[in-house]
Amino acid sequence: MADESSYKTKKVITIGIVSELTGLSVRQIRYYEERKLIFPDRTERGSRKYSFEDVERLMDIAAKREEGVQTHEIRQDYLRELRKEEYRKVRQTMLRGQINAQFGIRKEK
Amino acid sequence: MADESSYKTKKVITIGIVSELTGLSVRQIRYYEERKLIFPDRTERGSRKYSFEDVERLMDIAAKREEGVQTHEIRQDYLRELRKEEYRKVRQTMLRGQINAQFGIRKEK
DNA sequence: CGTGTAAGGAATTCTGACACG
DNA sequence: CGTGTAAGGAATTCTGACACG
Repeated sequence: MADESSYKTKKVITIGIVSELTGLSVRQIRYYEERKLIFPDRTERGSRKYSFEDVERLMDIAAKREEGVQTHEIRQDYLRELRKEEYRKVRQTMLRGQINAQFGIRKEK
Repeated sequence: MADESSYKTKKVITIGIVSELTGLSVRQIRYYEERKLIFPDRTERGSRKYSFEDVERLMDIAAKREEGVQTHEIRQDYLRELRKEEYRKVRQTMLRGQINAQFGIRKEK
């Protein structure tokens, strides 16, 4: 479990390359950050750094924008998704707890 | 089989960030390219772009350099590894062919 | 051989702002 | 609201070269 698993989430891509990758203008990418749709890291001197995951999210945003969805709605939908995801996880964890209670607890590796 | 699988090999990281990631100086990274140890892509206007795989390779190179191994030897060893890998693949392919010949050919999905 | 550095230029990135709508 | 653009400055990157060793 080194950094092998984090190619997708490690923030190492500069905004210019993200622009090429997504087809969005640098201005647009910065604006979506201002609207809290995307959260890049920063280098020591303040340049933005994105992950592949961010790039995918931006492509998602671009698709929704083309459908005319406003940034405000995109953010709302995103937050709902996150909450749903969170709920799913909690439910799974609780379910697992019940199973353990019924059939005895086995350590998970 | 979209670009999902290529986070590791897609060349999107600029030399400055590679420098931070590897601890090597920009000068060293460029030099290793000159010595044919590493092969970055270029942006339209000529800036180098590296993949996570390249970053790992550079960390490997750095380790060998610290042991005093010369760039020339590192390249030689690398070529040998590639050849060995190539041989392994060919051998596997041939073995599979024999099995198919004996037990009938099943399509692989 | 491997790496640092100064040199000059080109391209990048940053922020805050004005423009249009 | 979403995006373009000009502005000014700072940091990045590039190449070829000299230095040291």
